[in-house]
Amino acid sequence: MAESSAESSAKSPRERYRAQVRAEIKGHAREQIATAGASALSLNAIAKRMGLSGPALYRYYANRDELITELVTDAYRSLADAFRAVDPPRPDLAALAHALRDWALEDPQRYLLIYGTPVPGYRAPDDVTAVSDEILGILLGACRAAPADGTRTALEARFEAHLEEHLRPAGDRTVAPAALHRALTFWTRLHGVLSLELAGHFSGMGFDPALLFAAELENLLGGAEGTAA
Amino acid sequence: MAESSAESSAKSPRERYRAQVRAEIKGHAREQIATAGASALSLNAIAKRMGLSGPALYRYYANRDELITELVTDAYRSLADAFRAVDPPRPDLAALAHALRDWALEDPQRYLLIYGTPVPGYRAPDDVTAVSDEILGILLGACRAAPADGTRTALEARFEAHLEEHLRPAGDRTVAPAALHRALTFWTRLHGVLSLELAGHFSGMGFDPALLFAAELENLLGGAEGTAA
DNA sequence: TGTACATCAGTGAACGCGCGTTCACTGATGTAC
DNA sequence: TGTACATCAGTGAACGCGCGTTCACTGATGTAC
Repeated sequence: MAESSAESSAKSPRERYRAQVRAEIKGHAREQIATAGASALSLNAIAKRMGLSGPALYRYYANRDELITELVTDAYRSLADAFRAVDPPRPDLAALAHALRDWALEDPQRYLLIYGTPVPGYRAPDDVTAVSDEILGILLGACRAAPADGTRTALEARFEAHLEEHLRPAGDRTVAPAALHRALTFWTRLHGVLSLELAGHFSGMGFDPALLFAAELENLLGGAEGTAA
Repeated sequence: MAESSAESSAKSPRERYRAQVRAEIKGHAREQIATAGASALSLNAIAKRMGLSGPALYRYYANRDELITELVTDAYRSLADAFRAVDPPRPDLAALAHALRDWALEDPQRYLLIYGTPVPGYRAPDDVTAVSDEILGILLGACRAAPADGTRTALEARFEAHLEEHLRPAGDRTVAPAALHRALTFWTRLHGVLSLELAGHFSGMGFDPALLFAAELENLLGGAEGTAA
């Protein structure tokens, strides 16, 4: 068949060019998503903006879904990078929370692409689970030293018992149910504020969402650290 | 011009029929939204399913946006009804929370239509603010007797001070900042769990979202009622 | 350094599709005398 | 009760549009001898 020069790690000029154009396509795709949402992503529209013909993009992406997939995995990777850049090597939850908020506000549609309403007709590939596991891992790392036993309600304790029973066996390391519970709470509470803010549900109410976010964060931290121990 | 027989409150057979068909259209629209999301709503597809030609629907809805608008306001009204049906005349937050969850799970896309990522290219009309204000009103009613002063963190107190300053002047009644804060927290925390659950972000993690929801709810209630007073 | 060949980016035409929406028209239903 | 007329639901054809995607082709770029 063809000669196997593709496995070389050095980039030929053509490979360099390909990567460049792929990046440019993604850039326009991000721009388009930021304007009209993910479901409005159109290969033809991107091509037109780049001064190319529609079919030209098929040199770089097999189809629309492959482009969206790359945007999704890029978004996950970008959030993982943002988390990894926090306060190494020992991030605390507050720093992660602000990194999350900054990252979300930097490009709301990118946040919604991952955590918002699923794009109709699109199914995320398995690649993302690795990156999303890494994000959860960083979060769990920051939840290590957080027992918070004193103020736990009955149902919270019950949920942690439930977690202990039903922990997915796929995880390499063992996860303390209390830590996972804390990570989940961190996630759901901050997402609650962020997603409603990004969707514009607070506009017209006249308050600053940043303050609500900060208050929720402090409650989250204080509720587990400040009371007991 | 035309004779003004339209202002009569009694329904003629034709008016009855019109209302019936409009309802049927909405029914198919809901079905379609439940399957493929709001951005996939198509008048032609609805007409086809009803055994009608595409243009026939224009007898009942001026255009696509008017249909979506009615679905949105219907959804708000439906949630308001669900809230109003709770434990009259004195609902508590726990009952409202479970009503919210039941209502959301009954038709996830209806929930996401209101509280999810905004439909691209669609702007909600002003009609909804009245209903959404009513929902907030019921919530505030259940937050009346909830000072929760003992466990308030510094930033939470600061946020309530901020609320006091920036309360929108549109409200008829005066709202206690602590109550509004509590209503907002109720909203964001439960939405955080619900929206991630509905988007499928918990699937594969192996736990039961209902238990996380219940735990969050109890924490929310216990944090304000159980400690002080 | 120069020629022969392979690779590959990009084009233009074309496919079938479904969309929202308009328009002139038919035929049934209701209303007025 | 019967006839004349107005109302209005629904049709079929047509509009222009943009979409994803395929295909055969051109022309430039890189590679091998």
